[in-house]
Amino acid sequence: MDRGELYRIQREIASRTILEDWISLDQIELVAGVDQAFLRGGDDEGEMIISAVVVLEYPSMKPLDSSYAILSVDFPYIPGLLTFREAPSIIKAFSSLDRKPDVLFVDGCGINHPRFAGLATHVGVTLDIPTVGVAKNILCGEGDLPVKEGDASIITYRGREVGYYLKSKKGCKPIIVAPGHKISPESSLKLVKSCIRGYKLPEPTRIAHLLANKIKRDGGS
DNA sequence: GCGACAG
DNA sequence: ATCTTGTCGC
Repeated sequence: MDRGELYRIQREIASRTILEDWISLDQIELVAGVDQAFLRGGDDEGEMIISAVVVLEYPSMKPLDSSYAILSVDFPYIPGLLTFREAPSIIKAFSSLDRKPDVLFVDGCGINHPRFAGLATHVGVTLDIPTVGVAKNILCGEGDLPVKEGDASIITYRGREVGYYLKSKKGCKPIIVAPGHKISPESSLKLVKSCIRGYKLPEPTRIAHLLANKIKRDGGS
């Protein structure tokens, strides 16, 4: 598959994206987060990708379930094409969950993407579930940087409002929040803000990150 | 052409 | 993302 074919797939995903709330915030009971870690490949084996998913009770943020998947990496990291590298393991890990969440937080872009189809959007459309993208760095788009903790500012790209910068914690660089699928930009921001518990990253993402690294330390298993 | 560039 | 100890700042 050449670059053009992959772009075509992303535009197809973007055309199927729904930016409306599939569930009102006050009806949410379970939220989940997924994050990746990598295992260095041996001399003859390629690297492996670990996707760890954690389901939390909302809004208590109490962990209720988790799962993970490990696959061999078959695609390089290319800005804008991250989905072809990480989506497979995320989908596999999510599918093996016992309890399905109302919304899934994915590390990376949502519609704040060159072709409006970041990892969170791609995963959301593929699994047909609400997703939110939470990134630590911006890929594209522009917006003012919020200065006060709790403040957020809109990020625009090609004339469209694609997400927000959120000053989630004082002393920390703002994180980027964007809708992935089946959720509005406003609700994405409100939901992420309501999942912050004293750290830079919202609990679903933070806990998933910890789990992914734990699995990695234990050599994957 | 040059620089930027999720994880 | 990953390789890595100490260290500066709130």
